[in-house]
Amino acid sequence: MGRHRKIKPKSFSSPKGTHDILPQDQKYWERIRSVSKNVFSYYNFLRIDTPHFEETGLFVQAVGTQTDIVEKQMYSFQTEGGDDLTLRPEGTASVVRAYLQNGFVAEPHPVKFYYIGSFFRHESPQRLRFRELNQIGLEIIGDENAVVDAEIIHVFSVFLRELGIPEFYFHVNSVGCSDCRPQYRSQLLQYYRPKAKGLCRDCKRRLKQNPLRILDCKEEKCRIFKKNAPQLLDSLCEACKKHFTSLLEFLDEAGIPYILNPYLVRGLDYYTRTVFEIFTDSDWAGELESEKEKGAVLEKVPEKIEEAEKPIVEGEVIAEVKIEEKPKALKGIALGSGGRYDNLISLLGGRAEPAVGGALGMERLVALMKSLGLKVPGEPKQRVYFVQLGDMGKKKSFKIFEELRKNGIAVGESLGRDSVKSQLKLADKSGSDISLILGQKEAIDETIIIREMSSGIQEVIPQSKMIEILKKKLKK
RNA sequence: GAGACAUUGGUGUAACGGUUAGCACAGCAGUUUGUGGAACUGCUAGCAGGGGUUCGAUUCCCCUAUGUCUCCCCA
Repeated sequence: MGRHRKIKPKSFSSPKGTHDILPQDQKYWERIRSVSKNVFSYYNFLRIDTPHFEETGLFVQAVGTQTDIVEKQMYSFQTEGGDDLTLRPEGTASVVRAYLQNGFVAEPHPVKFYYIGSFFRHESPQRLRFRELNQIGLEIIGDENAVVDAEIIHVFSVFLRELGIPEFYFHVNSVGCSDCRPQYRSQLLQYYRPKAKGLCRDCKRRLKQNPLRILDCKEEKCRIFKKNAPQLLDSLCEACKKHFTSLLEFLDEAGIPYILNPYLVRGLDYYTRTVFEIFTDSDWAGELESEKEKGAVLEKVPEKIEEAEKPIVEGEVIAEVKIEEKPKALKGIALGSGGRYDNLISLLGGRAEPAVGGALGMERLVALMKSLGLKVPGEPKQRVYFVQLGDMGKKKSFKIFEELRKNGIAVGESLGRDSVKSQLKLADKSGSDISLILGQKEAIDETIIIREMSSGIQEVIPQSKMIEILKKKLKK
């Protein structure tokens, strides 16, 4: 008995706010990618991938210095050469940068992009809030017409339905443009300043920094004032009002259910006019119930969206999905958001061009799909298992694999094992219908044993006939 | 950045100021040597990390880390 104590090396776990996407979840991610690719490219969005880091200045200039993202959520670092870089916290700035840098200005407009990738924000993690998050986004650059705002919303809506999400709600609002928003801001300040004492602590701070956010406050004492507060929509300039009305008309016409939420404001500075968010739940934070009564909200009650019928691709097997998370936990969660950013392109050194875009959070989509118990196509089920025995068996196995692979027959194996017993056990566990057994004797005779797992019946067949017989048996 | 709660083998859990820290599942091996699904047996593996209080801490206290929930903000 040694008295040496094992020295345990430090063990690691993924950094705070990051997570692994495990093999059993890959099918959901794969599904999201393939559906998005289908839908987005059908609507002529072009896939673009931008670097995971950019010059820090890009985000500062685009997102705005006053925003939380820039103030405290960016992963910034300096290279040895002295460049200031930042892991991208969002997608739009990069896409616009790429648009300007690569001469898309000369392409027929509008230019439409989509992207899928991970983004980084240094925030305190909670459920479905990560420091590295995956988003899937759309951008349309170079069109001012509200129809493209509606297009973004429509395409997201098609995508979500295609994914099989039965219920989701678009909240829409307009935050005006650089002409009318400052006016509204000062109106709001005028209204709230005398009431500052009655506001909660956070709102007193908001009054100075971001008065629009006061409307978002859930504190009862702040909500009382909201009733008589000036409405953003009332103070829109004619052009913005017209633009917004136009958007709503397009949405109506397209039959896209939406909720006009006059208190929806967005965190990023670059948004103008249209802003929207997508929720899984209609009465988000209970916000709209009271508003409906006073008639401030025009609500479109979404028709029950039929669960999209998924055409099953031939040969694909729909994997069973266990419901692992409780659906109730996903109430009122934001799946995505977006808006118009008419000033951003000139802000980043291009000529003034209108644009609109939006993004969906993939982690949230996956969680939602799981909570709904949606079935997604998984890997084709393994139906054949290869059991080898002895040196001869092992040596001949690659040749057999290749023959099977060329004929499109997926096969399971555990080449490292010696005992037939444990290999058959694994064959059983993998749910294979048929086992192929190759031992010393068979290797010499150029035969192989084919065993039906359910009955246990097996026969010795010549290897030359293996494929033919296998195919026949697999048809059953 | 602020607050609340949590953390026991790979997973799910039990117990307790003094125990060989229990159980189940999974994993591995075996139950006569070339045959699975059952059963049985054995093995592997844990008190998140660091301080303190104590004769003694997995248990009590503090700090840290991570997770969950509020706030903030956001996908």
